[in-house]
This record gives sequence, C-alpha cells and structure tokens, in this order.
Amino acid sequence: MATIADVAKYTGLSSATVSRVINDYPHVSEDKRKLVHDAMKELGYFPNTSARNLRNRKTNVVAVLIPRLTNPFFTLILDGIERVAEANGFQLIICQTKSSKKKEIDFLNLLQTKQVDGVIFTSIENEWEYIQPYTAYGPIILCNEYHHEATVPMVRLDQIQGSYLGTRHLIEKGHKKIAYCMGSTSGLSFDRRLGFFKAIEEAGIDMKSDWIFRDTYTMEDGKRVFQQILQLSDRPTAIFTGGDEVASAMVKEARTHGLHVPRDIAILGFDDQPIASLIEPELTTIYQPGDEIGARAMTVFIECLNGIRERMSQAVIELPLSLVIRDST
Amino acid sequence: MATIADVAKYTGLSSATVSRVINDYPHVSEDKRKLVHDAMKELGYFPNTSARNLRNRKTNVVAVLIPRLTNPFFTLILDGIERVAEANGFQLIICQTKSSKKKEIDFLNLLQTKQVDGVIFTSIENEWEYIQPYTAYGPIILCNEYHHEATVPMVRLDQIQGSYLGTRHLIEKGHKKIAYCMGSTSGLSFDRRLGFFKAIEEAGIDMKSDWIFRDTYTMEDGKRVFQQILQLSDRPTAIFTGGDEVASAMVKEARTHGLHVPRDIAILGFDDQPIASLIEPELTTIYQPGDEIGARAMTVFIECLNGIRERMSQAVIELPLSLVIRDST
DNA sequence: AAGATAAATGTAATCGATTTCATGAAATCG
DNA sequence: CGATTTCATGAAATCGATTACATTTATCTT
Repeated sequence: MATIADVAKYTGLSSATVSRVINDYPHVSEDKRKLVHDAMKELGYFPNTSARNLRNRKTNVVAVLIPRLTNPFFTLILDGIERVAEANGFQLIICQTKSSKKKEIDFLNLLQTKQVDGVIFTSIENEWEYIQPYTAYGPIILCNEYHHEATVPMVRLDQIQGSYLGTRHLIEKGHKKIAYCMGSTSGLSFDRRLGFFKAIEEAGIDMKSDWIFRDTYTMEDGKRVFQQILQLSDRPTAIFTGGDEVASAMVKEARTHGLHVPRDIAILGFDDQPIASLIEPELTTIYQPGDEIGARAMTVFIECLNGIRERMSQAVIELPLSLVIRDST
Repeated sequence: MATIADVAKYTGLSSATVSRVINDYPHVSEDKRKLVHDAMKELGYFPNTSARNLRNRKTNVVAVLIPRLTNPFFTLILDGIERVAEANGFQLIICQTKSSKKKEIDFLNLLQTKQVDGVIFTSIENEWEYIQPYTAYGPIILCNEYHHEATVPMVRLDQIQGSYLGTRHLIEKGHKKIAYCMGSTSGLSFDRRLGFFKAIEEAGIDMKSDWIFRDTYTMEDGKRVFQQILQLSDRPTAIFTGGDEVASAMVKEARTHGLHVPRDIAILGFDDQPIASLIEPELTTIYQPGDEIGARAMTVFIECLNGIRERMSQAVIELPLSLVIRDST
C-alpha cells in the first residue's frame, strides 16, 4: 500500500507538503495541490488511520457501553448517539456488557489504551467508586444513568416525574391497590421508586410489601410475576411495570387467565416501545425519548472533548418524560 | 501518560525487554519480568493501541454494516457477531447505513484507511460491482446477503427453502389466493420470491400481479398495504409478508377493520421476532436464526484474517430456516 | 530599490510501540 | 574442555503520519 512518502516521491515534493494537502492547510500553491491530489488518486493512496491517531493523540472513536443489543430501548439510545456521532465524524465501538461487572471494567481498558477518546455509559453495573478513577483517562458520560457522587456529565430522563405521572394516572383511574415492579437498585430504579411513592403518599394510599417485585426485566419475568400476583390473597387492581416488555407479557398472561385488561386489572408500561401500540389492548405507558438522550449525550461528549464543557465536574441534564394514555389502564 | 520508554528507564532495562514482557514473549528472566510488571503498575502504564496498530499493521477491529439499529432482526445478527468477536478479542465499529448507498461507500473508507481489519455486511445497498474493488483492502464477508458475482464468503439463510416452506403451509391450509409482500430487489428478496413461486407453481395456483406488493418493510408499510388489499375487488385470503413487523401491523389493522385472523384472512410473518409471540393471535412465521448467522459470519471472518480460509473466492455457507406454526394462519 | 512581510516548501524530530540484529553469558554436548 | 546451541538483553530501525522550525521565494511598502 502506498504511503505518504510514496506520494511525496512521486510528486517530487516533501511529505510535509503532501500532509498539508491531505489536511487542507493553507500555504500550498494551487498547482502543487492538484499535483498531489492526482498522485494520490494515481497511487491509490489513503492515509493510515493508526499513524494519524498516534500522532494526533486522538482517535475520533467513542466506546458505548450497553447491557444488551437486543433490548429495543437501548438500541434506540444507540441510534441517537450514532446520529450525532456520524454527523461529527465519530465512530462508535459497541461494548455489550451483558450486565457483567467484569466486562464493564474490561471495556474501560479501551480508554486506558487510548483506543477510544471516551466512553458513554448507557447503564452502570459496578459501584461508581470503581468507575470514577477512569475519568482521568478521558471524558465519561452517563446516559440514562445517574449517580450522585459522579463528577461527570449525566444526561438523564426525569424518572421521578415519569413514574409519578404514571402512578397518579392509575390513582385517578380509581385504583387504590397498585403493584410495583422494579428493576435493580440502581439510581434509575431508585428515582422511579421515589416518584411512585410520592404519588402514593399524596393520595394517602396504603402499600403492601407483597405488592413490590424486584428484578423484573424481561418478558419471562413479566409472566412469572403476573402469576405470583394472581396467587395473592389481597390482589392489586393495577400494576406499575418497569418496561413495556414486562407489561406486554403481563397483558398476554392476563388474557391467558381470562382476565380483562383494564377492567379486571390495569397494566402500565414504561418506554413506549413499538410493541406498546401493537398489542391488544394497546399499552398505556411512559414515553422515554431514548434517541433524544442518546443524541444529547453524544453532543455533550463532543463538547467535553473540545473543552467547551468541563468534563470532570458534575452536570445533570434532564429531559422530561411523558405519559401516553392508551387502553391498558 | 507513561510510555514504554518510561517503563524502560524506570526499570533500567531497554524498551525491547519491556515489550517482550508486555507481549508475554519467552527469553525474559523471571526477575526482570516481575520488575517490569511492578513498574507498569507503579507508573500506571498502558500500551498505546494506536502505536501497536501502526506497528503490527492490524487493529483487531471489524466494521459491521447494518441498515438500522432499531431493526430487531439486525440487532440479533449483531448480537451473534458480537459474541464471537468478544470471545476472540475483536472490537466492533457499527456503521448504520440507513439504506443509503453513499453511506455504505463512505464506511468502506474505514477499510482503506486501515481503521478496521475488515467488514461484515448484513445488507448491501449498492450494486456489487461498486463493492467488489474494496475486497483488495481486507476481508469482506456477507452475512444474510448473497450475490452471485461476489467472490467473498457469504453466510446466509436458505431463503428459497424458507419462503417455500411458508407458502406451502398456506397452501396446505387451503389458500388459493395469496398476496405476496416483498422488500427490494436484493438477492435475498429474489430468493424468497423463487421459493414462493416454486410452491405456487407446484400447487398449480394462479397468481395475480395485483397481489404483489413491493418495498414493504415497516409497520407503516404493513398498514398501508393491508388497506390496499382491502380495496381489491378480488381479495386474497392469505398474505405472505417479508417480516414480523409488517405482519404484526397487518394483524392489528385486520382487527381494526373487524376481520378475524386467520378465519377471514391468514397472515404469515417472517423472522420470528419476540413480537411474533406477543400479539394476538400469535404469528405463524419463519424462524431466522439471526444470531447464528452473525456468529458464523464472524467466525468465517477470523478464519480469513488468519489465512485459514481463502478470502477472495466465493464460498457460500447456508443455514436452514424453519417454519413456526402458531395461530395467524 | 531596500527592507519588511507573507507565502511556499523542505528537513528532521516526534508520536509509542515492535522487531531485527548483534552481543555476551549460560547451558549443553561429545 | 572446546565447540555449539540456547538464553537474556540492548541498540537502533521501523510502522506512517504531523509539525516545529528553517529556508527560500514572492509580494508589499514607502
């Protein structure tokens, strides 16, 4: 393969001049510029990215940590990130953590070895104290995640407001016995919980510990939890779920058991994924603008790289959630 | 940041020896080895990837071209690719073409500039003659795509067999008037069409040109086409679709119009996405093992890189499709 | 027209690793 | 024990770009 030296020799110029042409620098005469362009085409020359990266001390590549590629909400975020990345000449390396703490840390090695300029987390597996040290190596942005100790930019959705909105909706529909399905104990789950209980308490409603379910993520989980709910002696009349997949599976399971949604039991989704408007009845859900926080996170990342934004101090950018009322509540 | 020279100086050794330790080469005494390891830890040293890539003339990065990240079938493929990549120390750069010919070509520049070792296509937008020249720059693998002129490895699903299977199923159910929804005119669509018409002709059934619909990909398309079908004077009793999304939207649209699926009209999906078993009635569909072809494509890619497999001659690896019978037919 | 300024180009150092080749020390062999 | 092989290590070239600095040439001032 041709190198810059080959182009230089071919044109009789120095590699410095060729480099200037490649990078569109001024102070190169028009005729030499053309000469170089012709030579590059003639020789089939393309600048070597590794060499440029080494010299320029940057790669224009960002690592995006994502738990599962097959989760539509995360690919929506990824889509938003990609849109802005592509518009600004950045490439994305995808790092699927599969919710493994170890993999998450492994991927941070890309930052230490300077294979990427920075990292965007769309979820965090480890305790923040394990992540924090890596901020020394480049910008780290949290997208859809939040940690009160983290001194990095965080682009998030107002989960408190979102779950508050959804819960209040259920209450307004007359429900007094509401089951709550949560994910882990992450910051995001914590906030949702705050919003949920805020609405519950405002309405002066009782909550039973039997009505709280943890670690519900997948359709499988939805089916399982719904069956547990059916077993309860004091059965709730509405269910607040942590995602449309869980909710969809529950709607389906309800039908299997001959229960009518929402008459017998109301089900509230979260995310507003495509599936929400496909199943019958259509899901009432909380719309999360995944592509928008993705896009915003990438924008913030670029600002950090360019030094327009402080990358090692806490900054919270919050986008609103909205309630989409359909037929499952 | 510390460099290999810093480690060399700190230990009093040469950078050559340090490099040997980093790469686990033999002929380094145990005590020096430990000395170097301690120094690396002490100095917080990490080898610079750009420098290594430059010197080693490889990056251990693969570009994956994908039309849309938000298409679950493609993320399933991506998931399979990722699994094998991660197991073999490769990183993936995602290239979302959004079905743009120009973007597809733009991404091939990553190969020319040696930012990636090779490319996996999960769909092709341009004519093959425009892609072919790029095979000179590194391995190119087609995954879920096929082109008879392409002299590269192709990992594909037997679309002919798949659509044949599905169509025969419809015929066995007694249908004689079957609408056919296709995507573009790509190799994949071409094969599906072959399988479809093979079954049609074997059964000696008539086909009307009114019953063929092009460019149906999304839920929107499904809705639109279904409405067109309703307008037909001679209305088909079954619909062969090119994807579960299209089929799902049709099922929903049918219900909206008070039609019963499958009694009034049968609908056959393609892919077996999660949604297929969530909607009511559950979709009969063709299961496409997306993650398996993804994984296989990455395996083949690695073989090409290692020279175990010829990368510039045609090789077709074909995995079977299977019919999943549920309630929509 | 002399001096100052700006433009065009080149030389060589640099980015941070890997690797060939050379050298001396240690181990093995007959 | 001398010859040969293997081991441990280092000096310096190399991968392919970018850029600070130097130099020459052209343009501008007054």
